[in-house]
Amino acid sequence: MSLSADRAAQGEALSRAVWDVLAQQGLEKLTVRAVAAAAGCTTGLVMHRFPNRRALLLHARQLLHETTRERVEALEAAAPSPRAALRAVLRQGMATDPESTNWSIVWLGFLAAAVADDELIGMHRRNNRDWRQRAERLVAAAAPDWPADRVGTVALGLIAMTEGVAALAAADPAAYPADEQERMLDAALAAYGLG
Amino acid sequence: MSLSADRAAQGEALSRAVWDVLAQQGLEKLTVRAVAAAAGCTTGLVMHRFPNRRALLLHARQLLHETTRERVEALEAAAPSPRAALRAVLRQGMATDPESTNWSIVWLGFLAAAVADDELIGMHRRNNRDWRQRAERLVAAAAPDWPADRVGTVALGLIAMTEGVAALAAADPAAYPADEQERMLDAALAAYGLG
DNA sequence: AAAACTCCGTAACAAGCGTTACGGTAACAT
DNA sequence: ATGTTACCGTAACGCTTGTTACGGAGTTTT
Repeated sequence: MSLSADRAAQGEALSRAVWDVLAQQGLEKLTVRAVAAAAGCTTGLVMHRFPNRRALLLHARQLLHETTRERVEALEAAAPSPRAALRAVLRQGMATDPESTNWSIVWLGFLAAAVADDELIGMHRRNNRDWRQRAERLVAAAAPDWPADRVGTVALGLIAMTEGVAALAAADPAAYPADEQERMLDAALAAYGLG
Repeated sequence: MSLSADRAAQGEALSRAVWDVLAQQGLEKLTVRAVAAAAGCTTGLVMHRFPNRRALLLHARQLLHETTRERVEALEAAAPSPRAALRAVLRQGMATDPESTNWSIVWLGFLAAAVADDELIGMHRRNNRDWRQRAERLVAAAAPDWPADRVGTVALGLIAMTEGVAALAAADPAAYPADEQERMLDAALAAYGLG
């Protein structure tokens, strides 16, 4: 069992190396050798842990989803009110510091890689539909008297906005500082009547 | 002169081939040979037209910017009112049909490629700052009595939202049909007081 | 203690990449 | 008609890629 636990830990370390390469060198340089170098091992270990490069990418993609989901659920559980939960969850989806900016770049890299990979795009769609449902649930809790279509429309506007500003800020952090993103979010919540 | 015109036309055709490959095969398969095949020529022509692969990508990226700018300016000029202009310009940035969905995928591909390329990311930033300024100008015209910070915050929310929904819809067109995107846009404009 | 087994680094392989060099063809000039 | 030049397809080069095969070191089993 310590064997399989170590195996799983190595898989996680390699997935983190995938994220690092994706964030710092981009999708085009995301090679098995670059991942091995970032993980501090050789390509031999990588290929003994995963049957091929695609399996490594799929694992890293799945782990990215699970990691963000845990973080989001912790934020949601710790929030004092439905509206605070909504704001906290939306806020973490933006790129407001170097770490979350890295997450956005990695997310964009996987999205670009998914264009040519059916399995990757399938994972992306499943994860994103979960994400959207969560947003709708949070909006519904924050505005209990809204009809369903209003909830859906506003939730879509909010997740699109945060996803979009994360992409914008990831590509140009200097032009989109954290406080501007937060003002944008608060202004939108206030405009929708969720402030 | 017909010589240089033909040369420019070939450059455009090759850039369009770059867009096609990027939209249909993704960034990882964006090779010189794939572009040549999509353009119906050989790699020899490509390399005689551009000094190297990067120059081809940079040209395609620049042409993408100019093309969208012309389309946006035509929409803006044809709009009957500032608010109609704002809505029309924002609307074209979403992915509401196969063509605009393709544009979004191509845009995402270039963004992912820019992570590792200083010149590409420089172009992206310049173009995106132009885009943001246009949005601020349109918002200011649609709400003449707003203070500057309100204009900036709302314009940021709007471009982030359209950019984000374009990415979401590009990756999962079935989940984000055109009418949902339009309702989202109209609800946001109404919430901001720009309906 | 020897044998068997697991694990992983090393080195090689074929395939595909960007790029270069060559050669022929067509248009123009003389 | 002949020489010249521009153009581009063909074929090759060196390099990097994903993947495979081998071999040795450490651990467990008998």
